[in-house]
Amino acid sequence: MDKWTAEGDAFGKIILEVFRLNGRLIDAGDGIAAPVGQTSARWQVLGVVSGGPASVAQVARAMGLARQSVQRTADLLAADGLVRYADNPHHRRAKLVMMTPKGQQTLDYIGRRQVRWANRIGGGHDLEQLRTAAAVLRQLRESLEQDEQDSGPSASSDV
Amino acid sequence: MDKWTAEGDAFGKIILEVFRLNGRLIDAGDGIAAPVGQTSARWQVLGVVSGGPASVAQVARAMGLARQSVQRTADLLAADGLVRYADNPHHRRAKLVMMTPKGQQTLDYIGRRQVRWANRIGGGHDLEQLRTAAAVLRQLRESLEQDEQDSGPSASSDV
DNA sequence: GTCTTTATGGCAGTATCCTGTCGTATGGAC
DNA sequence: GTCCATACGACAGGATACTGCCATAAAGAC
Repeated sequence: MDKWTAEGDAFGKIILEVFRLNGRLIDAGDGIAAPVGQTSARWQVLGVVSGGPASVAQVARAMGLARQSVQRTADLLAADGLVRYADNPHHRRAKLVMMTPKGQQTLDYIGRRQVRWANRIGGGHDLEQLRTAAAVLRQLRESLEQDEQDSGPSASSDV
Repeated sequence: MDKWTAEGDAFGKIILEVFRLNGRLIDAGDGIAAPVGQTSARWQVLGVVSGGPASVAQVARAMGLARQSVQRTADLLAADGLVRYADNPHHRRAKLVMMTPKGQQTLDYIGRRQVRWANRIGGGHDLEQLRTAAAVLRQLRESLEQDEQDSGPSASSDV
């Protein structure tokens, strides 16, 4: 029959909103990071690295992106002196991306603006519903990652 | 103080998941549309146009994207014969993007795969929670769009 | 009618992310 | 030790999105 189930339909509505919301969040992040010459993409890399030195590949996995995307951003951040590459005692080629004092100051500035912004936006919504939404999104992502593995190399879900 | 409120913190968690989920949804959409040579971006344009002829600018607004992004995709779809540009009786320059039979067939095929996929993924989750999440995402997007307008041309939310 | 504002598309350039391919480093099997 | 699978970075190229700027069409003010 190929008809929509209630759950499938609700999921479809979430998909549309995720696409739209993703765009607006990037816009907002760009605005928050702009006064110190940063963007959403650079900010996100800084945020991961602020949790401790990590290789480019590790940062990429944490963000759910491809290595090359993060590599390019990290190189730009290094060129601006916000991060630096340090030798990795466990891997000769995979250098560690580390925050510099300048990078930490930049992230601190952005973080202060982010708190005020997130509190302002989040404040207009119901706490329990926000938490439910966060949990649902995480579960959906896990379902997608699992589904991708299942129908991976030898997919058989054709029409 | 600049401390996180509970709502702001929950919103922050949603942001991270929206970024990750957005990537996984594009991946999944590419997989669904790939057998007929399409991508998530082209599929989304086809979906809007299937609701009736529309100008490029109208499609862009419906998708929450910039005009140029949609223009490029629409040109590619037209080159492949999935849509065509028709004269707009109400506007000489703004031609209408219309589905072709080929485009409709392609969208139908993708739609059948989408239904099965969305039902499969959505089926593993609670209906009420899915609906709550969809509603929260929509409300958050509206808050962001409103906030953007408020602090628009003459923003004054600096540090 | 004329003027101004707004909307639209065209063109050019940029940012972000992806894939594919390669050479090299690491770590475990043997 | 040697071999092989895996992981990582480098390089090249492409897809998707954005912005800025311009010319023209449409719509409303007058």
